[in-house]
Amino acid sequence: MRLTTKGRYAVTAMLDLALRAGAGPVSLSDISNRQDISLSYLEQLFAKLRRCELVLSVRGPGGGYRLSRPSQEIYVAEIIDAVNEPVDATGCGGTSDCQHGEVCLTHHLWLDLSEQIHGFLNQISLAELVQRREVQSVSARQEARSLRGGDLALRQI
Amino acid sequence: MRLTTKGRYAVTAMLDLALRAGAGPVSLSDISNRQDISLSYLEQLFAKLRRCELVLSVRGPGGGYRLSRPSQEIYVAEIIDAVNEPVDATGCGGTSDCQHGEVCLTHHLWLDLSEQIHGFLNQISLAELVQRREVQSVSARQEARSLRGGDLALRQI
DNA sequence: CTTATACTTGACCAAATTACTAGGTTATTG
DNA sequence: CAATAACCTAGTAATTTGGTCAAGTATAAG
Repeated sequence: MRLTTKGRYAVTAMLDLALRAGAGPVSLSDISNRQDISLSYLEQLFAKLRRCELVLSVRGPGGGYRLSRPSQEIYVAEIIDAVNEPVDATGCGGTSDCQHGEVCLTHHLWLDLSEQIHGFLNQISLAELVQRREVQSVSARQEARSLRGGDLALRQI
Repeated sequence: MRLTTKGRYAVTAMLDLALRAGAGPVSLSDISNRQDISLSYLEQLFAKLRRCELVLSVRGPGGGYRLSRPSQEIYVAEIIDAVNEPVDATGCGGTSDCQHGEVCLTHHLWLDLSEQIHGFLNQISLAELVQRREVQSVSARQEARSLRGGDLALRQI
């Protein structure tokens, strides 16, 4: 389990998609503009997301991408796994020989932890994230608007 | 919150330390041998761990490092934060201007998630990890030993 | 006091990864 | 057919990772 900027970009893009689910396919250039991620980088990421069947593509004008499943059924861990190639965290990947026995101990302790993180992220769906935050941001916006009104409120989202 | 090999090395080294807590300071060269991490890389990591007061150093012959606190009070998130410089995940770090309001939305959704991961890792102490896994490995070793006995059992840890 | 040990610091570097660019091809809509 | 946007393939700049080297400083054994 790795957690890098690459995964962050992927999750961010998928969240952008989830926010617009049901309103037709979303083009990568739209996501690029909204999320400040280069178009070609998005293309790379979405090639992997498509290979892992997390998104469906629609070609031609008006085309783009949409989630392959309802956002309730897409979990953060899947997205991160899709864009990051798996790493052998142990160093002695089962086959190789660890003489002392002790050599592998902390490696496996780490592996344990890694599995826990994965399990944790595998319980958080896109829908959950969007709902949780949208409620917050909307209510915050409404509150800010009621206090002073105007454009300043938008800045705080 | 980032989760890279760097953080993994740090956690692995700290676990090595936790496993030997109470038996005097542990030298970096010992950790280097056991965990297959280069000595100089460990030096870099432990410089940061010391600055964050996660470890104490003992100089001179027979010197080394020890945990600054009991392993029950050292949390995984602290270790990872210590070696990874903080990243500005938002891109528009509060001060900068995000015109549409929408630009920042998914960034903040990510930030939410990032905080959750952090909170999760901030509840797992070194002691907890060691105990949990040691119970497993010891029982596994005993079981394997009782089945066939010998060195093979060690391979499986 | 001398010396071996071990941490400290900083400069430096190779390899890997990340993020991006360029230049296409293919499918679809109008 | 023209425009659009997915799709594909290279190449490449920037950054991070993981590591080396060298010149220190502090400590403790003898």
